[in-house]
Amino acid sequence: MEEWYSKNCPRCAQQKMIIDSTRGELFCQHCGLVLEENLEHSGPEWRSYDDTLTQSRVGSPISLAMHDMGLNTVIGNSGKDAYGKPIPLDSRDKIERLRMWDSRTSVNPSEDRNYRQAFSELERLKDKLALSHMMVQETAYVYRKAHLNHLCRGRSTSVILAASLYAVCRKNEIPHTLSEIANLANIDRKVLSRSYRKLVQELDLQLPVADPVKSLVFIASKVDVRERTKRTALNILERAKKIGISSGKDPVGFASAALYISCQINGESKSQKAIVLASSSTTEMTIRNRCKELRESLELKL
DNA sequence: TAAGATAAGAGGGACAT
DNA sequence: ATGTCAGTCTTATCTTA
Repeated sequence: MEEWYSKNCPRCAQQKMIIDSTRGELFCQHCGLVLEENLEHSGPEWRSYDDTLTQSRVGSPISLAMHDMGLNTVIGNSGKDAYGKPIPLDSRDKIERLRMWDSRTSVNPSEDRNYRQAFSELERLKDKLALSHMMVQETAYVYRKAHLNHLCRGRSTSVILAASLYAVCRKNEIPHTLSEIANLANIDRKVLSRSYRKLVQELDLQLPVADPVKSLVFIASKVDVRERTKRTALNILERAKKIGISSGKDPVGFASAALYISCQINGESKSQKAIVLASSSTTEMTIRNRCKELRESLELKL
């Protein structure tokens, strides 16, 4: 998921720039500077692992995000046979009929119509959330799994798809929130949340615990603060983690509070509201509560 | 106008029944 | 399976600097 990038970091001059293709970011592993965001994948999207066929690009890649995984065959209508000779007239209408029936029957109506709908929705979300190819594939995989486990019964396609997407985000530690995805998919947050839990339960998904540091990086990149402020906030989170006051609470809230305090310490005037907006999920109230806890337990001034 | 305080309500997890 | 409980988050409203 991460590749070395032979370039020195413009800030710390260390050769530690890394492309994180899941998140689409180019960043420095040493100092955390993010150089570019929403990168397009620069390498080939798929590879041949067969030695004899290296570099060959035969056919399109198999994609889980296509209703038939991109494995369809089509009876052409060129009117020529395999040797390029014209097909005699009396065979032509026979082939015409074959073609019609082939295209009608090659999709299993109920299942594939469902996949079609789900994956066109996925394409839409991909654009809105700037998802990488990897993420789309994984989401499609989870969705198929959910479908095979009969989790779609009684739930709408877009809900299951959004739940799959959220699960994949969690798995890759990309801090998109439940509400964010619910908004983009035009779904009620409650419904999405329920379906998501069901999905995790039924499919036995192993998901890492959400890390406030990831959220912090995400929020900080939207709020536009100095590097120094980011680092102070990181430091606050580290210390909070050590004391162990972060369990059972919203990690986004913690990250927001750390950033807010850090802004005050470093003399940057960012309102709670601005940070709430950037985080796109917490509220001012939660920030205040976390701030209070952080200040008390870490004995921070201000 | 931003920040703090208070109160009410909702959703979800843990636990017992 | 269902109900209760403590703790958390959210929303609304009011006060303060």
